[in-house]
Amino acid sequence: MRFPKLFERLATLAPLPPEEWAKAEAVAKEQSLAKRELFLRPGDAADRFAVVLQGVFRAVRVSPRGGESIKAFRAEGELLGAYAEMLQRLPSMTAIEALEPSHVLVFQTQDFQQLERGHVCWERLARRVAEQHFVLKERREQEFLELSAEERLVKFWEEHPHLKGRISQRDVAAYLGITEVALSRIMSRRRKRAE
Amino acid sequence: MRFPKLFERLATLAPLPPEEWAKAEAVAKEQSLAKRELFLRPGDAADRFAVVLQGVFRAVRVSPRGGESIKAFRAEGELLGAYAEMLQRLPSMTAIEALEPSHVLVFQTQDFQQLERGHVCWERLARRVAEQHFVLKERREQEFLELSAEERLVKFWEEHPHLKGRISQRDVAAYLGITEVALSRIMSRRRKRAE
DNA sequence: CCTCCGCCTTAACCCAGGTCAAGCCCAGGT
DNA sequence: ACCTGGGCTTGACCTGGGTTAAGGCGGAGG
Repeated sequence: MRFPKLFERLATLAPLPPEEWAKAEAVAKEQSLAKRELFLRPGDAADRFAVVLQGVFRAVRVSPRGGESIKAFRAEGELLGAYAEMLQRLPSMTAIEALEPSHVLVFQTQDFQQLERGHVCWERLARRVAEQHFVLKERREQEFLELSAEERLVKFWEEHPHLKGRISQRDVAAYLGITEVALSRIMSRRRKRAE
Repeated sequence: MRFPKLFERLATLAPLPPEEWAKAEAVAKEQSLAKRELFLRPGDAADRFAVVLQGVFRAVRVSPRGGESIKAFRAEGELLGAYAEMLQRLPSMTAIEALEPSHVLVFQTQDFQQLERGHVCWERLARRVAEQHFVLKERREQEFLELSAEERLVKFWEEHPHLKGRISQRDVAAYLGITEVALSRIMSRRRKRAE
């Protein structure tokens, strides 16, 4: 077994027989990415996903009007991919970019579907993953509905302390739905308030 | 079969043997709700969900600070329940309220889990449901990140024309994340612009 | 060593939306 | 016919965040 830690993490989501995991490892390919390199670019078919072994990524949505907003950051142990587009069989509208030299474990969705046909555990795992992603998005929805930019900032760092120092202010702002300038102002306001 | 239309809708999501559906119908209970009556109140255990047969509901989250925001409206054929809380086994933080005299088909999650043990089709269906809910929430996230309140309003009516006349302005505003007052202003601005 | 560039901050100005408060319209109840 | 209350609008005023533009600073390449 090449990735025992990953196996353990997945096994906590749904019962996963080691021999099924072995099959998964057999079809997965490792890939290294340089800083700024894209794992997925907008327009690509959303036919693969990955687990981050090392590094940090940002999922950027480039809107028709040219604005960039950030859907998520992904670090070690997390899933990488244009999930929504995959589910809808649409080309990716998301760019997924390494913010550091990174290392990932790539799966073709096709291969994964093959695994699903072989054992129910994969179906169950996919369900858990979908459910967890849903819970996260709903939490984010709440934050937009109820919180100011400043409150969202505080929550962001509470929930993602491991990203400290690894992502730019500009990107944090794009994640919160505000501009770099506004974020800077908010931070200086807080600094002053704390004397 | 008491609800052939519902069966057909579900069968489009995942293959669903009629005999399995029959079992589901057997454990489901119909419930009628008056206008303003709650299907679920905050603090309740999130141990049941329902399909709307007739009527419209709103899922309201009452924030600690007393503000009300609306997570979703649900009309005929849609699912009703504190989904995120159910998945996390938390008490409901959501009130689900009938906006009209309504009629729903209620399932206990416990009964549903029993069905899951009996046949894989339910697992697959649950996965599809989770995935669809995810896609919807992600769409909403995009809207908060990229669109102004006015643009969100336009999209809202494009996507939910069947709610026209059935929900109050105040509720639309609470769904968009703005106040009743701001919504009214936006509408009068648009009226003028259209001369 | 200097320059350039990317990243962050600051300032000036503007506008969308929040807040508070008054007022309107209409449906229901007496 | 009268009140009452809920839902919607409007106005005055305030504030958070957008926009633009001007630096500051630190690291990479000449």
